[in-house]
Amino acid sequence: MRVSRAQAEENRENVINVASRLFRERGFDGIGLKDLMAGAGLTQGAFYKQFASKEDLAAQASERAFESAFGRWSLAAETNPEDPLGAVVAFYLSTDHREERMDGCPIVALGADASRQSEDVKASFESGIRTHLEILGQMIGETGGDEARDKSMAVLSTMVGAVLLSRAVNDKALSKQILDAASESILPASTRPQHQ
Amino acid sequence: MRVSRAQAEENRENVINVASRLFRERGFDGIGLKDLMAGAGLTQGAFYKQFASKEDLAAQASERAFESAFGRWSLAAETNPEDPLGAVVAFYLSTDHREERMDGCPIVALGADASRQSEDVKASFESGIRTHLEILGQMIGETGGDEARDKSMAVLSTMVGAVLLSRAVNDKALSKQILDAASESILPASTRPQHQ
DNA sequence: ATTATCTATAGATCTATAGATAATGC
DNA sequence: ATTATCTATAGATCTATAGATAATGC
Repeated sequence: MRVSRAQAEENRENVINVASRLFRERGFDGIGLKDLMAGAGLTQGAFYKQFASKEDLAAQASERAFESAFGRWSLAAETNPEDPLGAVVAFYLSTDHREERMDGCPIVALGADASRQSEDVKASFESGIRTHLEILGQMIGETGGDEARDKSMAVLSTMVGAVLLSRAVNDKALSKQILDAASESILPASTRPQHQ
Repeated sequence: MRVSRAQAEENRENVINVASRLFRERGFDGIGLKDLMAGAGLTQGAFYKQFASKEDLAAQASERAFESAFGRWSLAAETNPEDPLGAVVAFYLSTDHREERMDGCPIVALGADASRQSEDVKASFESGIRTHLEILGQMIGETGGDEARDKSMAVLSTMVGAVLLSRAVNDKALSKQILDAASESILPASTRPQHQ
């Protein structure tokens, strides 16, 4: 039954990866330890050798979700090196991103849940949000000072809010209008190719 | 044990009011029927004479939460009839609103939860969001056409996202910066008295 | 000898239902 | 007679722990 130390570490990483996806899909309270462990091919009994509590996993899975999000932002930015901000915003405010809750932005999926969790979980979110703001700040450039930082905060707020709203309505047309209106407000159409 | 029809209706309304607050505070999955009914001074057994399921209550409680939110927007708008948008945004992006999850905006508190619930719950959210957009559209005015609607969507996105972000971090200074940056982006300082 | 994972279980909680009770409404 | 609420309970699930097992690592 026992596995090698390397295998155990791999299992642990796998649990965190699975949890980062399933938590986003169902919420922290929407999935139990049994199903989380099963998702990694293990049983519930193995959980507490690897994590102190469900909250502990929630904090680590949140961190992992942010790492995954940064990777996707980088990929999106690379698709248009001349306008990385435009590329990231176009990806983030797409219907594709709206649909893929499991691999989508952790702030939208779990931000409200995180605000109800321990300081540890919020620390993961704070760190992830700060990094988001830094990445946006670099893309926005401008004077590079407080102004760029303020603008990053406003842009991230608009992005997160738009996807949250777009997921909370049944009407797909309304949902898309919200995404497009947010996109338009961040990147006025004159500066980039018209889509839709 | 039986109460009058009028009393039963009052009890029912009370359960919806309590649920609209407790769901916002703890999330749809964060509180059980026993505690919800206890909050209204009843026992769990009375629940299913009044509601078809927990989801049914979630849909009705969401509707009620939106009604309450509109009332607060009206109150805020009345504090400054010359600049109702400014008054509503100042209230919405205040640290007071950030702290009062239980009576705060249902989109921030439950939007992500709603996206995982039944069509009924999302219908409540869609209706509430549409009304929010109409109220904002009237305050923004402008041409009154598509432009005002697009702007309303962008403004609501920014408001919702900023409060969500402000609640997900531990650092109060960062939290306030986000609220202020969003406020600044919606209402450039030149047009209204400087706060802070 | 140590330990990662397993099965099993404790004890609490969850949603939903059943049947009893007591007051209303006809 | 009807019915709003109560107590009680079914059956499932939740987090967390205990002890067994079997393979690793010394």
